[in-house]
Amino acid sequence: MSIACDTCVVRNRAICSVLDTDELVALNRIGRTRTISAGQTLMWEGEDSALVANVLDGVLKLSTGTEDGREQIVGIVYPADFIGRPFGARAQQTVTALTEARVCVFARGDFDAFAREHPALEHKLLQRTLTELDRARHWMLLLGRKSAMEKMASFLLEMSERLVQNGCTPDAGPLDRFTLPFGRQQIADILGLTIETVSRLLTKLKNDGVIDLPSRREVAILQRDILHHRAG
Amino acid sequence: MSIACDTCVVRNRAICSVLDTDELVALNRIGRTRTISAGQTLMWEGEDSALVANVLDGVLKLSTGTEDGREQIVGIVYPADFIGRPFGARAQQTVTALTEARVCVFARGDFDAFAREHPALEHKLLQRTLTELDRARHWMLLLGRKSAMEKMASFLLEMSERLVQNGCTPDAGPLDRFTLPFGRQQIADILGLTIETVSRLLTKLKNDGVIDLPSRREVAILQRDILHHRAG
DNA sequence: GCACGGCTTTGCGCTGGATCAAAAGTTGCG
DNA sequence: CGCAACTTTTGATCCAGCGCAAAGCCGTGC
Repeated sequence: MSIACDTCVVRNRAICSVLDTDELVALNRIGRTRTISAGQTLMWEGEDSALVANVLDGVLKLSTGTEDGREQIVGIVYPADFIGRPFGARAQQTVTALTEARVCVFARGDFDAFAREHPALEHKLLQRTLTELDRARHWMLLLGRKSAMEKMASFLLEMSERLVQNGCTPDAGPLDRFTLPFGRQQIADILGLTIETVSRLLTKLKNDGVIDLPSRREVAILQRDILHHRAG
Repeated sequence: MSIACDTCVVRNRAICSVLDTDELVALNRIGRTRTISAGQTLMWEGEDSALVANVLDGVLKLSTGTEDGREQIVGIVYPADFIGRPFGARAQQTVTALTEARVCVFARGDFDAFAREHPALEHKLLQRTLTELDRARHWMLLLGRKSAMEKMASFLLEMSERLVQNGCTPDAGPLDRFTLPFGRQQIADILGLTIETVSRLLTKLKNDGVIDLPSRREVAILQRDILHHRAG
């Protein structure tokens, strides 16, 4: 039998990797792929959580905000990552595509039921969630205790590690040159800074010869050791 | 058969609640209870994660820090909560008792093996972890985007909701008077502020008649609506 | 090519919270 | 009780990062 998952680019990295062919057929029956254009929102904070999804391609952000419009980005979602809140009625974050993205979506109820019958899937999801929790808590240190320059340096280093090609290049090290899927305002919303401060920090790093900025969204790390040092 | 769990105060709220008597007997065999005095550390950030535990009684903090000694508290752990990083080699946070505490500890390997054979337990753990992740991400908004006063007001409101009696009082509302398990420095480490700022904010709220401070660690909320308003 | 709209950078003054310093409470203990 | 150690409060000053405003840069469409 031939199903969409056979050719799925994240087949071996997404949570589906623990399922055998029969199970995959069953899961495939309740999901469908969907394309989201850059800037489009997949689910809203506070809305009831109707969907969960696997990311096939593209980058998305998870964000929360205050009444008066301040925003904080609380997570970045890459291919093979899982989106949404299974077993819970309410989405706690807004999910928005930063680039054009393809996702494999499921009605939450359907997914919940499927997961409960497949402990291996829940186990994989548990592992991922535990890792995400560690990552979120680590980011809290940055938000609460680091200076603006430390935040920026930490951010650039993290990006150079996480933007590595789709896992095709087998464990390639951190990139020395990459394209950010963010504008300046979004970097500010990740780091808890203002857009002006972000801009000033980047030009400072560039003037100091630590990085280069070939274009608006490209970054080249010239002196990784110094960047590391500035990350505190 | 009589086992320790029969009289466990968190029997119906901890992750163990999904286990039947036989399973509980088995789990009980691999765990033991341990008392931790206030200030003592149960596990260290970066150390390999040898233990996991359920909290029976007391309050503990999860924290991370920078090289140069700055600290950020990234989680507060109450009775019935789960501690530690199953299925992972490394503890990412330091766990320290804030009050005298009793925990039910397991060697991580033993617990991992037990959990893998009991999907219902993993399911419960998954639910808890998802909730903790939402909570952590919500806290990131506070750390990254709120002013000092908004942080303090949000903190007091959250405490009044989470310090409710051990679940014995059936869904009692938020408390209007409670004792914090923290000193001023710890409040600062939770909110990403300095101890001086924390002190000044509390005296301001007191002078404004929004709260009262009967003693060092006690807080009474006098005007919840105004406090809410100041939380932004 | 050039005009328009949306980002990004730069300059400048201001301020919220940090930092430094010292006084005032609290707690514990001989 | 009275002394020592610690925690909290208060005061005074400073500065990192914010907010506002203007100028510069790019991409896009005509």
